[in-house]
Amino acid sequence: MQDIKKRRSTGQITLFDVAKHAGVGAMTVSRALRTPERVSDKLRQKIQLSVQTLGYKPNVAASLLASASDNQVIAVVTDQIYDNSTHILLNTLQIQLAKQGYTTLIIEACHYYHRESQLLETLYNHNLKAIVLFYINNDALINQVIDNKAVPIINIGQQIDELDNAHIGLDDSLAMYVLTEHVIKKGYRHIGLLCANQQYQLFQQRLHGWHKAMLAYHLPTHRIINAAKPANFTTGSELLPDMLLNWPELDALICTTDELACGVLYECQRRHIRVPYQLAVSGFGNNEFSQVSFPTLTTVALPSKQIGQYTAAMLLNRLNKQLECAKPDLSTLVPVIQSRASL
Amino acid sequence: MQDIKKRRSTGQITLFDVAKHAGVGAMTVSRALRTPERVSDKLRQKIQLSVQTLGYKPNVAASLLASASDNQVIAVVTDQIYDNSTHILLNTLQIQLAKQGYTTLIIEACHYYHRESQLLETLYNHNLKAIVLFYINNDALINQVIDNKAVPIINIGQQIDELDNAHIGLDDSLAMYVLTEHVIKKGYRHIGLLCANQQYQLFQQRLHGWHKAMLAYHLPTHRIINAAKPANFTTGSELLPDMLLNWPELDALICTTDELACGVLYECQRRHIRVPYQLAVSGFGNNEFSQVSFPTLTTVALPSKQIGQYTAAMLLNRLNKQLECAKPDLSTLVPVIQSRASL
DNA sequence: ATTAACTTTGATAGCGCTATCACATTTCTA
DNA sequence: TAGAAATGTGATAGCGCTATCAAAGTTAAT
Repeated sequence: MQDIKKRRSTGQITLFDVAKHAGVGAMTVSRALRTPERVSDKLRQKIQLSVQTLGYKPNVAASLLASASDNQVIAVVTDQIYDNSTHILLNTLQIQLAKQGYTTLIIEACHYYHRESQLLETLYNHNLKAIVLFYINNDALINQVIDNKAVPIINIGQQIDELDNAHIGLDDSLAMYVLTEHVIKKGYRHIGLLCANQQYQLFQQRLHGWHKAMLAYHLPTHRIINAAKPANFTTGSELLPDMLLNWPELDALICTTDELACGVLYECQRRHIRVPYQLAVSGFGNNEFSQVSFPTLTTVALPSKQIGQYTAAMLLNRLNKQLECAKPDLSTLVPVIQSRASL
Repeated sequence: MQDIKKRRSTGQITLFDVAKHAGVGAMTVSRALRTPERVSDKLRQKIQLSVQTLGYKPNVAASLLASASDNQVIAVVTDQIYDNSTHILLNTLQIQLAKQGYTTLIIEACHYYHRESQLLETLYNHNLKAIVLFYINNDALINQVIDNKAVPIINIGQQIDELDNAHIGLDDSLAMYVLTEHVIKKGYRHIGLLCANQQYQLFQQRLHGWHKAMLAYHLPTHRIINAAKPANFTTGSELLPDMLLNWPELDALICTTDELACGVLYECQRRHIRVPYQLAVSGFGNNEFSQVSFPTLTTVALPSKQIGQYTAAMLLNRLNKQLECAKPDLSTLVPVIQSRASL
């Protein structure tokens, strides 16, 4: 057994302590913890017991330094967790990556006004293995990420020229187009759009989808309120009067989120507007409450789960070239309309 | 200058490379980066130039290992970022901590269903300096955090016995007691309780607060449904019929979350039950939608904004061991009832 | 000029762990 | 049965950085 040299003694319980306690070499302890199958059952059990007894906690800094191996951390940076489908997407992504041993840090950049660079610096310093940009439109942040050539990037949402080969475009525009077409085919002609959080590209896309569909069917595209307010229930309630005032002929109202739509539904009740007879309403996102609201809410959603899986596959593919990743069938990534009572 | 020994060469640009390039010792480079004031202007500038030229990035693992110093990372783990005020609150906390050189990772545990332990393991492995539990009611997660004695904890939200000395906020039981008392004083006598997610201690406490108040006023405490379902809109809608069937005399219904309560409101509309005349309803949490629902929802909430403001001070206090920190004025930390149309 | 005090710099020796290889042990092949 | 192959184990030597202290340089005071 190797001699245990004099040590600065930080008070920490080290591998050597465990090795001494178990009467084995330090290397064997290291193996017992990292690659148990390469250690005999007898020693492994003895070592496990010593680890338990001494309460040994590995020092990851030392491990990283010695093995020069990367950390198994992937960061997802997003502007904000907007809605239900986003939540599902990220959750799916996280679960898929976890299956391969990665830990995903989902970080909302909006909590870090003007400090995103510090945040990224910290993440980079911890050797994160990849970074996923999710609907990020903060140029400073994007540039910083691009400048760091060492870390693979996946960009979801808006197109960024430098990241063209690592781009996943979630077609919210298409989903909204399909929904609007659905509304039109139901016979509605005076269709308005209620959009909040207009600064976010995600919502700009939804707006654009509505616009495109209305143009395609030669319907007027001016019945639109595009507010900088948060896309929540309150805003939906607050903005409905403006819509009705400006366009009394409105027979259908499409909202860019389910929250807005449910806020509208509440306001309709207060004003004794019968939905869908006097005004049809639809949302976007298929949130949990949309199936029990009164009336229940017609909504559309992208197949977030599949997109999450697709993203995970793409990411794992880039990280681990030899790993066989089943590529999801892109043709299944189509928006799904939930047709309910409100429309 | 020391001799540069043979190195395994991981391809990384090291301090030694910078030192050689700048014609100084490695230690001087280390100082120039970590404690610039201890290096002469001339050398510091020369070193800075070399760092730029070579694109040197420090290896945090090595730094941590050598200095045995902690990382300057604080994690805030929250169940969900509910609304704008919570968002501002966390952002403020983050900025306060950043002023002291800490980087705050705000992490929503809801993205990590059943994988919170892996998440925390990763965080611990990076020697995070402290952990803030923000309205966490996941017992497994809480226990894991408590088990790790090494990392200071601040617990915001529900009372956890083991974290008594690091707790900010109020007993949810008290808030529910106050709310129930409010309902009783309004004249209601047949008051039921609707609780979901019964496995969470948070909801047990709310249930207990109702129970205590009912006993105190000599009212029957059997009108209660305590389900293991999620505390969402759908569950509220689904459970209302059971309540009405079992206790037709019910004149008020307290729900342990606003989501449940709004689900109940939806079901009342479907059944043409007039709120609050036939049945009064109240929630818990003062969620965003409660102020615009139809009817608007009476609810109770803890003063999360103040709680958040105190957190930064308390946390810095614990980390810096400065005892003269301004102690939070506990008298302001009382539950606030939002009295609205539903009751 | 000389001593004392302070400032600046660098060689050394690890921090706790793992890659590597040598050696010991067991199992398999001919 | 000898020899080859596979398996298990441990001593050594760093990973890239910083604590430490000694040495050199600088300034202040006698």
